[in-house]
Amino acid sequence: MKNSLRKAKVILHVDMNSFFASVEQAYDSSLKGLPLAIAGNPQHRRGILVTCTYEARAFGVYTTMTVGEARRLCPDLVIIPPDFEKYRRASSQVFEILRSYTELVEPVSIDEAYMDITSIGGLTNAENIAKEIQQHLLDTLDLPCSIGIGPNKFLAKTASDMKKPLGITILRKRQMPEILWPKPVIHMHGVGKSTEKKLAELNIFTIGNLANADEITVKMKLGKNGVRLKERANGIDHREVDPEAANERKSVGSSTTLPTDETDLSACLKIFEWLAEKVAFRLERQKLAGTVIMIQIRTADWQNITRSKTVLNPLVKSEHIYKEAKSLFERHWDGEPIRLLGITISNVLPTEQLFEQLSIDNFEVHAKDEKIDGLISALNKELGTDMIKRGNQLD
DNA sequence: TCTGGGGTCCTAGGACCC
DNA sequence: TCTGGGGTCCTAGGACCC
Repeated sequence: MKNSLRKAKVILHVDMNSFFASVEQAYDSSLKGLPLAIAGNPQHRRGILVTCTYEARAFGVYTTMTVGEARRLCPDLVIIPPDFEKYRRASSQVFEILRSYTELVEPVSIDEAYMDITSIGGLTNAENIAKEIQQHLLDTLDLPCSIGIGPNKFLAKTASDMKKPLGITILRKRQMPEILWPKPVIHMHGVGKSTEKKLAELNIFTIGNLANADEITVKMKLGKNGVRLKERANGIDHREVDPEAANERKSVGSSTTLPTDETDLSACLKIFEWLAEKVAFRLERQKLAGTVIMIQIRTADWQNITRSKTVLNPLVKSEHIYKEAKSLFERHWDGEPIRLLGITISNVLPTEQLFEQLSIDNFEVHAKDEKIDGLISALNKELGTDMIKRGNQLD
């Protein structure tokens, strides 16, 4: 009852087409029309394609394919290493244009955003607005996108996937049975290989099967995710477009696949030193600090092991991050050959906010580590006060 | 097809407190 | 000595997405 009273929303999902490759083509028009792929470390034996143009896809090339395989299928494939700085700049220009239509823009990734345009016009007018946005991005940034239109995020997102590149698609709730229900359940966003398998055990193979499945059964098999997926299959999705969502970053991490599988401790520690610097650099740039450190070890046989620790004082500096990573690694590595190493800092907060909390609480820092003294004086300097002092050693 | 690197959210058990 | 229930935090792992 409440739902039928609620005014129908109009949500857009804007999805940039092969974004990284398109940005490169916008910068260098000689790349236009070519089979082009972006691949990290093309010389690296373990390189994969991050994205590729539709010209490349015509050869059977696709994203996540190895560089070697792609070259075999398409000998003329042009491969460029990624330039994330460039893509981030292009991305903020895209979002800026989207925000010129409404403040209700929620970036979901570097090349995707939801927009709530309910206040600008109804579902029929939405198509014109979408066309205008698409043309605007093409004219000013030379970047193509597909736009999905629907009464909620799920339908808008599903719609934007239906026509690429440069598509505009409306998906109404009442079209679910006809358009989505016949499709295999793996086509749904939120359903991967593992969920597909579990659903198959319940004799659920199509989105329609899921939409009409018994809720209790699905919940027992998949938990609340199952309930949510069933709702989505029925075209129900109450998530709001939240412009702030992207500002609330939860973690910052860095990982790397090693050129060859590694069994040497000091070589691994060198990698951790480098990762710690990378993470510290990015934390600093984003003015964040966090109290949970996690290391990831991927063994040669593709086993993923994570070990984490919660620390008292928020981590920002590379020496501190390295020290914690090192001790976690030394404590937990059993000598298995290693394929990948990573460090992630989570539970992060803006450093500004940390200072506020500290000054409000007249905070006493409890610590056993002498290095903390330096951090404390740095904080006091920042605050221009003497408020933060060392507490007693763990009372 | 031998598989990158950046994330988010969820689950589940154990510790600890009331 | 055995009996509870609820809440929160920590840790590890899994699934999924771009």
